[in-house]
Amino acid sequence: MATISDVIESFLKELIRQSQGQAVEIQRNEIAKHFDCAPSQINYVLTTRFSVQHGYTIESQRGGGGYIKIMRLRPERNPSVHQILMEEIRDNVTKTQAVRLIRALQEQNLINDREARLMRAATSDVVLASPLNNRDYMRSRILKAMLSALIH
Amino acid sequence: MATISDVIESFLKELIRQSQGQAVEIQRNEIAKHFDCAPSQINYVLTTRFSVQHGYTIESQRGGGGYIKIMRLRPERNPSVHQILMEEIRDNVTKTQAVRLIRALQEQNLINDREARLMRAATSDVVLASPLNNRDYMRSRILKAMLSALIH
DNA sequence: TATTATTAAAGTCAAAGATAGTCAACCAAT
DNA sequence: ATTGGTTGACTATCTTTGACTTTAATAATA
Repeated sequence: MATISDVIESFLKELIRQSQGQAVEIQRNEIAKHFDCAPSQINYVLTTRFSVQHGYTIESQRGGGGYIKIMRLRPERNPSVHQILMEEIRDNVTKTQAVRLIRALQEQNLINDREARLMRAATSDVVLASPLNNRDYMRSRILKAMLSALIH
Repeated sequence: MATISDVIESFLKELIRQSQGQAVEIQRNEIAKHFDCAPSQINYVLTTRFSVQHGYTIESQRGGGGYIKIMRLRPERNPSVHQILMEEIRDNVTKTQAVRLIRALQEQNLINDREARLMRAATSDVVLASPLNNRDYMRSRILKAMLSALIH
């Protein structure tokens, strides 16, 4: 039996298909109203059926003019990167593993030097060793680290 | 979803572009009337989208004959913009602020499209909203996000 | 002329409005 | 008993509005 989540999933995929494929932007409350369900149900559908593992990424914004944008990954844009993304990166990657992976990406010419710097910066221990669990604080440190990487 | 603030932002940027580039002078009340919004809305747009870290400076005068002058900074003539950017990034940067900053960097040709994607990915809410305070876990999510950014 | 009042701007800040996110409790079907 | 789905209370974030303040130019007055 199709649950409401299944129905919403199909609906969203149909939307993406109709929009020639790669992305669609929705209002969470509208969709929820349309299917007469709780708004948070949309989040459930997104996390269980539109994750990176499923081949999608999500982008959203709160507040007035808020939205949720669902984008399909395009493996054909870079099959090697896609394969690495899907098969090689587990849920726990140590700093050493990250450094090796980034170097490998570079050696296969999948990323250039600047991009490698950005990645090392964003995943460095310095950045991630946060005493507070504060998103904005971490984000600013990540941004600073990435800009530093491009300047020095 | 384009908010009225977004529309005003585009309008002002278009004005600057048309004026061959570097500066434009407006009347706050006129713009507000034109877009049928509160005058203070203009200030909101200016502070959220035309600050120094976005590559602009503002100059204004109150009273009779008052005005607001928006000037574009020129990074190529002023290398210390890098310095300004580093100093302007506070310890708390929201996602929206990060997105706008990254776009400004791009508009000033300090980073290219791929680099902007990497930065947005590494600083996205999805990545940083970690319930666990686990470095390796976060790092893998950041890496995945960055790779996704290169293929979507 | 010097001073004061009036008018015409722009600035500030906090409250209200509009979205989306999180999380834990509850429910249903294996 | 476990897994997956549903709901709603609470939270976070961004935008819009308006009352009040500040400043500058001009007009009126001493």
